[in-house]
Amino acid sequence: MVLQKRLDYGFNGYQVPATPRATRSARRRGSFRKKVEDNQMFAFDLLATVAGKLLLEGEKSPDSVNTSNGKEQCVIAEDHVKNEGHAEDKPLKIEPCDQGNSGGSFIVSELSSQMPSQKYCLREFPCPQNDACSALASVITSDCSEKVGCAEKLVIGNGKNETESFASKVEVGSSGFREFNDRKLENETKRQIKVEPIKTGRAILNTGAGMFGSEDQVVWDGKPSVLVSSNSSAEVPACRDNIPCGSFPLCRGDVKVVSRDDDDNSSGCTQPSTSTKSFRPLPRIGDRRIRKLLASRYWKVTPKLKEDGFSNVDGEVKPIYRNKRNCYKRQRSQRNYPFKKRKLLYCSSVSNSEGGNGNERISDSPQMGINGDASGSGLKLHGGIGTSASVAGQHTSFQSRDSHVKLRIKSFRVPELFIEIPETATVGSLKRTVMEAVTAILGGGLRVGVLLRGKKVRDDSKTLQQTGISQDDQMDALGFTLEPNPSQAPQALCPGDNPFLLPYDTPQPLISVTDSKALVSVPAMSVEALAVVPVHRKSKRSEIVQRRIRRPFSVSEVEALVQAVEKLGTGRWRDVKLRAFDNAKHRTYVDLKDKWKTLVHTARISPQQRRGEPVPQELLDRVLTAHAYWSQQQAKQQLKHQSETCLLL
DNA sequence: CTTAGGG
DNA sequence: CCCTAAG
Repeated sequence: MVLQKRLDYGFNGYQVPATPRATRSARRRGSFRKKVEDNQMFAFDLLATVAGKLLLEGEKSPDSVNTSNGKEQCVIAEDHVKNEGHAEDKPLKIEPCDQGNSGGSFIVSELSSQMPSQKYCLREFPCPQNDACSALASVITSDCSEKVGCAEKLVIGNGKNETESFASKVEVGSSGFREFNDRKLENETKRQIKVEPIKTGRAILNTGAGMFGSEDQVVWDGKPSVLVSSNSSAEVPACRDNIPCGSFPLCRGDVKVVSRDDDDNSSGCTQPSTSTKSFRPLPRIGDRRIRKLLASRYWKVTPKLKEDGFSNVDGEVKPIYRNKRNCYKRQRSQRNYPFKKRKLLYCSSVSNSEGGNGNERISDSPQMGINGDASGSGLKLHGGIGTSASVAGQHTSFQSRDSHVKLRIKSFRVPELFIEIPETATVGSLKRTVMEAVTAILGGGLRVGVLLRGKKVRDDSKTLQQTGISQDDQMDALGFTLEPNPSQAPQALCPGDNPFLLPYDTPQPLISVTDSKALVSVPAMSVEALAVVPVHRKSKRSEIVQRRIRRPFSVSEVEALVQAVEKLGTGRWRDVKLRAFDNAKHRTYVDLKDKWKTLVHTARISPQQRRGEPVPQELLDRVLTAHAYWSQQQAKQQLKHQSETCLLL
């Protein structure tokens, strides 16, 4: 059941078993049905739906810090075995934890050709499947501002060890995953006060507003770094729960891949043993990424706004920085990443293997309708696609309801993972790192592709009906793929000179689990094909970045901005940032500048034309006033400059 | 990295 | 918000 691919750096890849989930909350699907019930279900919707589901899954964190019941849990097994040299040819896999009969654990284990795989059972995931909110709340332990926290942690397994563990169904999530707003997340986020940063050597406790975290020191023995990469892909469990989509804010944002010895110990910061290591900057591609990650991992939530003016505009988390400069640098680097990747990614999509074999097969599943009621798990596409009843005849007892297409995605393969970790890192941290990498990539950097008879269905506007996806003879040929999201291409994605580079678009074959319930056999090619993936791919797509989520400025933020600009002027955004938004790490000076720009614009248009949360007229007036004033100042300055220049000449 | 602007 | 050109 584990696919072991040959990786450039030794790891063979990760396979994540399907994760059956309870379907209790299915009845509250709410918004999820909205999209799929449209008779004109577009292929696009299907894609989005699937993607949305994946993202939703990504919000449940295995190593969440706070659980709904208030208990802290550490998810990934702790084993401080060091120097095991696992960077060499040791496949990693993620699988359901055998002992996990309580539903919620899985194992990350290392495989060695010689040694029996060592398995480490992860402790139960603290996220009750039926408690979306609490699950979410417990997830966000870092970088709330970017809302990546959740995204970077995905519950990969929820393994109730049932026979159908690997044949889970897909309950498609809302296609409009972008709609899951941050509002909720935001709220939840603010309650997270768990992640305590550790400074090299000593723990720093944060308490309440005004307290800052330490620098983003990582806790590894910072010796040589080992770049680990799963060149090809990992399989992701099929999504399958019925959690109401609406209750899951979507986590978007940059993907972060980082490993930290103690960050899984909810109380880790107070553990000296884990805080004695220091982080050494990593050289390679993942470097910035990791730094970014690190930086973001230690945001601390401050319950209330700071008193001193603007420095805590949004009362958000603040890391301890050795100095502001550094802080800023990190921020910058974060921002830089995305666009670079995008550029690259652009090239990557040039060639797509059209002839790919449906790696990811979908099939109607006998179990689909098992639950009988509307809450039954399984993907339900209420799309008026007539023929589902007999879809894939080979499959039995398919219960079709009018014209709905029922699909079951057995699993997905995650494209590729890059992990960079010091040699001296512990196995435990390696595991966590892998876990985070997996969750991160699932959290946002992927898009879903649809294959029909091995061919990509590119036209998102076509309906399932039009594309023939709904026809039973086609069901068999339907497949899904996870591909790097074009809008967030990884760095150096485009070698540009390698005609043989496999397109990331290339469908990644589904890993066939030997589950008896597998309705569709997986093409045997997958493993081999993956192994052939050109090495170039490897170093090129470790990080997938997501466009930052939109975060409207609150009135208080606007006020802070206005006040700062009134004082500093319109040309010193960095200072403005430092002055008024130093603690709002998600607000870059560019953001502030942009906001000011829009504020000025807003102030000039009629109130009727304004959108979003209304900004008090008083503030807008101040905006205009300040803008006028500083514009004038600027003009004066220029004149002055010019005259001086003239004088010199 | 910052600014300044266009997109 | 993103992306860039400039400085």
